[in-house]
Amino acid sequence: MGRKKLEMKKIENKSSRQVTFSKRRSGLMKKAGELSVLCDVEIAIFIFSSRGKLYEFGSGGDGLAKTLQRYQSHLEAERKFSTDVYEEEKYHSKYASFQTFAELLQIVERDLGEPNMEQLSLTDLTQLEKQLDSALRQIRSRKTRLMMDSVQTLHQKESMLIEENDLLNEEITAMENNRKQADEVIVGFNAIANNHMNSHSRHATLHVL
Amino acid sequence: MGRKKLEMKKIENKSSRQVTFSKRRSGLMKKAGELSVLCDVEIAIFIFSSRGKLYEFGSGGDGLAKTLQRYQSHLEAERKFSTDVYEEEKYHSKYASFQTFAELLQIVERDLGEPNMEQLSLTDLTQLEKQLDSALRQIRSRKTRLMMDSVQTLHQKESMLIEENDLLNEEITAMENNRKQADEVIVGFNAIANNHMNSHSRHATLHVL
DNA sequence: TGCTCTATATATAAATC
DNA sequence: TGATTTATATATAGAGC
Repeated sequence: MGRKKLEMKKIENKSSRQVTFSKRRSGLMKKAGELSVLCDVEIAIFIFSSRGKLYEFGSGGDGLAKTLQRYQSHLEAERKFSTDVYEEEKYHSKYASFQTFAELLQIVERDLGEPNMEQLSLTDLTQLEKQLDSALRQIRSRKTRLMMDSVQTLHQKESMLIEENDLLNEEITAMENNRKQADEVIVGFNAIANNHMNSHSRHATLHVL
Repeated sequence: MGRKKLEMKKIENKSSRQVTFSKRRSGLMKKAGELSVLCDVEIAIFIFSSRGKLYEFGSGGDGLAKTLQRYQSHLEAERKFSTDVYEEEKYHSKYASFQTFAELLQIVERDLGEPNMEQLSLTDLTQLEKQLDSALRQIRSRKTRLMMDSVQTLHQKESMLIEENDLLNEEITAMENNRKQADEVIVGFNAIANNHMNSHSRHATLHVL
């Protein structure tokens, strides 16, 4: 959908392939977001570029965000979580905001695209390295928390379902008991009735049982 | 894009939400397929419906397929205790290969604690860097896989519970219907019996109802 | 990359079967 | 659910900055 109809094969021109990747990737994410909102479903998307870079998308709505907060407050108390998660949490507060990270990605991608990294000084590179590391920590931390959160949400769902299930089972048991009592009453009733009815109505009784 | 512009919020009408889900889901998958072909990237999509059903999409080389296979065999082999992340973490630490990593951490911590890193040669440092990077990759990969496993397992559980729930509900409905029929029969029976019984047995009948 | 613009190609909402 | 149809809404290719 554009000026020209594209053949469904790898775009050879590196530049326009990159442009298309960028456009369509965001388009796909947008679509995913819409689908998750409109239909109330959870969606996860992982895109690995040929260079191995990972782009991901995750949804769950603000339900996840709220659960995330609850989870975070519990996190302190429940330190039984794996060490690396805990470690990542410590780093999380230390490092810069995501704006910095966005800028970093921009810079790095441009620099990696054109091999002019030689122009950077050792100090520049060290700085870049630190920033990248920080960015990675942030991403990992956020990803981990999102996934942990998803797990937590699912556990809660599970609990609720099991509870509901138990209630239903109890209800059934209760109904069965009632039914038994009713049946017994009917049997008893029938016995009494048999003693007092003529053959005509006994015929109806047999039909009932 | 359609006869009407949709508001970006959950579609309330269950039926049309389902239709939209179906259409947009396939649309999303198609887009993903196109993106993966045009730009030569690997894409994985997981969609969890509110009822817990999983729709997935995978593309690209056999990278994802392999990951999935690994996941499958992993599930088969370790179904026993792979119920959730926390328990799997225990298992996690049992892996012998991570001892290397533990040692590495120790070394690094010691070296970072006391700034005597100068004593290490550039070659040493490069080697150390490589090992750390490799260890990190292993951990991250395994962690991600474990969490994905956990999520998947939980979603499966959820599906099963919902199914069971539905069955129980049906059962209850059926029992209620039976009960109604039985009551009707009793009422009818009572009417008949009333016409043929003496006052003594009618007393018993009233007790029943 | 990131935007903008414009012409077109696609996706899809609603209705119907 | 799935297929079709039709009217519209969106996405995006290509070009330029």
